[in-house]
Amino acid sequence: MDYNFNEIEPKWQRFWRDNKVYHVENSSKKPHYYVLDMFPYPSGAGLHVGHPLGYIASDIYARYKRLRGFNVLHPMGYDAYGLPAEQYAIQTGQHPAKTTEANIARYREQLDKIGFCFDWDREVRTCDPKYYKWTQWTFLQLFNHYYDEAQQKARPISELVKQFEEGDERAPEWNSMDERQRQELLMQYRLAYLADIPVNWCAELGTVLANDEVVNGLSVRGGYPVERKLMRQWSLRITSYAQRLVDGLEQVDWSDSLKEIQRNWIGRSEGAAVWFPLDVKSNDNVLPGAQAYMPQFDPQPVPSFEIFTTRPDTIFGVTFMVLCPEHELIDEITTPEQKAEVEAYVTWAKNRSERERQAEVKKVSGVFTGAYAINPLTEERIPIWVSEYVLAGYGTGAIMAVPAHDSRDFAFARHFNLPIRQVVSMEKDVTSDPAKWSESMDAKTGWSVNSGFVTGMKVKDAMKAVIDKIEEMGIGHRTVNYRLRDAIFSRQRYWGEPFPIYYKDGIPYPIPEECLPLELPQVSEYKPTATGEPPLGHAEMWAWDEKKRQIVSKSLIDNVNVFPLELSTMPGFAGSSGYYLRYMDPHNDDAYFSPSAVNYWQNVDLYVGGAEHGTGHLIYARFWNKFLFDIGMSVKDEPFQKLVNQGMIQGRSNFVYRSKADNGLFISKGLIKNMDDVTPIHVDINIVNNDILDIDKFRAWRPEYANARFELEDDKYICGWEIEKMSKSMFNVQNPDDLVERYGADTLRMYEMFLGPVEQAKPWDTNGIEGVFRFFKKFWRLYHDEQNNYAVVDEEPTKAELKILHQTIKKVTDDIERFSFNTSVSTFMICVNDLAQAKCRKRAILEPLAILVLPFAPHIAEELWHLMGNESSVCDAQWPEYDESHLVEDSFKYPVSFNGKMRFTVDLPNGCTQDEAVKAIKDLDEFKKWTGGKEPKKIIFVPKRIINIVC
RNA sequence: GCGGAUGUGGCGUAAUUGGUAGCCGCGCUAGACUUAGGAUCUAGUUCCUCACGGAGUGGGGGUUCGAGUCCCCCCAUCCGCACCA
Repeated sequence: MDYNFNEIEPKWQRFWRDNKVYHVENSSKKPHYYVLDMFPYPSGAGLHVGHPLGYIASDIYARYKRLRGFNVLHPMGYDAYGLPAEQYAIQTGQHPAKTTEANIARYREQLDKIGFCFDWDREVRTCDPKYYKWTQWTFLQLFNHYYDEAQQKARPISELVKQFEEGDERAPEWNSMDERQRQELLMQYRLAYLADIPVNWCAELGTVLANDEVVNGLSVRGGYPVERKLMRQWSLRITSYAQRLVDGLEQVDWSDSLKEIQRNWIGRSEGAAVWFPLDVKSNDNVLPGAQAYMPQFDPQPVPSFEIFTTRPDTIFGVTFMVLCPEHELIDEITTPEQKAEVEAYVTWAKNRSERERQAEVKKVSGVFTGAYAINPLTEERIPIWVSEYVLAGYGTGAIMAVPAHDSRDFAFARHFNLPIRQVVSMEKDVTSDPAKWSESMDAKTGWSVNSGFVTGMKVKDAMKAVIDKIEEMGIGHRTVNYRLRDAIFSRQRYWGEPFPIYYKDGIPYPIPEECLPLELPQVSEYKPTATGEPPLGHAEMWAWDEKKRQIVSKSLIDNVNVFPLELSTMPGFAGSSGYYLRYMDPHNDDAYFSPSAVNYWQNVDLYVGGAEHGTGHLIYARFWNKFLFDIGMSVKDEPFQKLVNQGMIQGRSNFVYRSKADNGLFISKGLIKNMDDVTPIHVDINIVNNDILDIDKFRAWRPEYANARFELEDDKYICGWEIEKMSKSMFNVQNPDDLVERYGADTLRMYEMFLGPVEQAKPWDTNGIEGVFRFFKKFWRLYHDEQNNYAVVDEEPTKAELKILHQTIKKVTDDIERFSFNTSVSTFMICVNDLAQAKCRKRAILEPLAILVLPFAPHIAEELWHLMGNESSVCDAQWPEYDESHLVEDSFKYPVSFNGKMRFTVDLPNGCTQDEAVKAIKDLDEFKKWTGGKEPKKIIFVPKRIINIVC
């Protein structure tokens, strides 16, 4: 073989490693550039071809930037804590650290084979105590800070304490509080805080499950019952940053769809909070002694409740109110006559799982409390209902229902025969009878009608007018609501970061910073304890000696000097939220990262990864970074300047078709008359080539197919195919190692890019890889003669050859800049085809070309670079400059179209005017043919573009 | 239901500003070289038509000298969110 990738690739991988070619310093005269891949979890299954897609794209960009003279940071590491390793530990007793170590080794081996330019000296692992020391440290900072709403930034909790001591109105009794009261109050401000949060508790598994781990009220694993239960959990007050998380999206260079996903997730909605007074007269048996409510609406003396609405302008159309089943007011206001019915409903609704409530969206349910509220603007009595369509966790858990202009209110009103009153019309002053409507009018446009002082106003103006009015009346205010929830930060798991927290009398206290890291203890079992404690409950050495400042045996707990430590661990996103900052200074034992490192690198310039992190990781990491920014650690408010989402790689499954009539017979795809006569069976894609089944391998694949018989077409068995998720069970998983072995890493890299735009989801299909491999063989032959001897010569290149080169430089440069790697691969193919045609072996052409190819195919580039006599790595070469003078032509081949349809082309000199062009083509036979000899109506001449004749 | 994205040959795709639709590759067809081909090279390959020519970028309409590209309506597929007031 002439192009011997098997020899070339390991050789240069060794060279790069031995010469530390990819080592990066934290200082340089060069401009800096930070390229980052999303943190991989090292799963036991290893890499499949979908994983490296993004790594290859970012590797190309990183190498390109380096060639353009940048000092490029391109690190890699492992998000090493996670459930699969723990699950495996529970099953086998093997320590998750061991499993993780083995998986990382396998990942590393696979990554190395593909020839990435990672600086492995900077590798981090979230499960390494030297790393998670800083995860714990950040947690303590969160614990010790609160969010100052006025300044819109985090500030030390000690400053808040000082304000309280000086008689802040938020805590007038501070100075007379005891320690417990003070800590409980502070807990309401800390950015990392403990709170009772409803979770999916599975008693059988002794653990809390995520929503997607619960189906129909049962755990996915094991099928055990799951209940909603309040549990004391650590949470991060990410909601304080909601506004900044929305605003920050304006500054970053991400796709619109990803920004939209984040905006939806944060779910900002503007509206008004309004206090509705209860009609206490009608409820005086429930609320004895209540005072008159009119005309003064001060919410304090008059019993009232708060609602949130995004449509304050429709307040004149309120015909009922709805409380969520969890609302605390229900017990107080329900009339004796309604009591039984309401209690039954509330019990029923509370016991319904999230699933059920979601599945039956269309069903309307609810119950009247018997109580009334007063519309503060119209002074009407409005019935108060309870329904599960109002959610406890959003707004205030209570709404004013405007059935004419909200589809859910509308459905509810129709179901319970409640009045519907139109207060907005599409056309000014044109109303219709809502009784005849089939649906509500939800649009936020139009004019207010039947609405007192706002009648005749546009919706937008009416909103403002109503809010102004209620503010003036002192019964409400303009406000903003977010869908975003605080992030639950406790996990009842073993394989995660321990919290540096111990408990004195049930009050959490931080371990001193100097004592970090608090290392994960050994446990006898990875399961929860018999009493339902998290796995750390099994740890013997798991108590804190406050005096000695060290971990001691649990048996020494006396709650005087020795206290119990927190038993939960942190979730996966703890370690992966700030890892990009740690890469800047990964071995620093005195700080998360040094100011000089972060001042040099600033933030990530390019972040590449899957869109599946759109709501999880990317929100948490932005929050984490903003907090670190507030406390003066990170220097940019946003962590990831530009972000490219790689598309998912789907699997392409192959099928054989077994006859239903004859169990041993397999019918080739094209011969099947009726699909009902056959059973499609997944077949391993590794024994199929271009959809043709390797019959011998198929017989050997499974014992039951040893004697399989086939109905062939053209002596071949043609398989069917389908695009599905890449998964083991569908036998469509493509492992990069197999391809590297067969075609080499350069071909794999180039082929993954050739598949299509990086951002687009696409099926994996090896049918085209041969073409890319052929390209490399052709490319190799440019530098070698027929006997495979190096044959580059030092002759002057021709004009034509220079044109080919500079066209390629221009196109490839542009393509890389806009992440259009698939088109650069085509460009290389065209270039090599053209140069082969021209039999060009000239150094002046081939040397720059090797540099151009380097980002895509580093091994062959390095080999050719050295063959051409260079000593240092091609990675340190300079990107060729595009020279336009080589592309200038004397003439342009004009397409000539008639009525927009292209008919022929004509070569005209540069600078040709319309008159000259017309003169030149008028006498051509082709011209006469298409005009039919008649005078054209109009001629459009666009220089260097087109000539269009209208006739 | 709401939001986002995508629809181009048998397949993956290209066409960067409204200006020659189908580049490049796979596959396929024919040929050359060869003991052989899963090697290499040459030619062809959107569809209909012997051809002249016609049609053609999910469908329908529009703007324009000219539309894959811009505007309106519809359809399909994928992704995200979803009783969010």
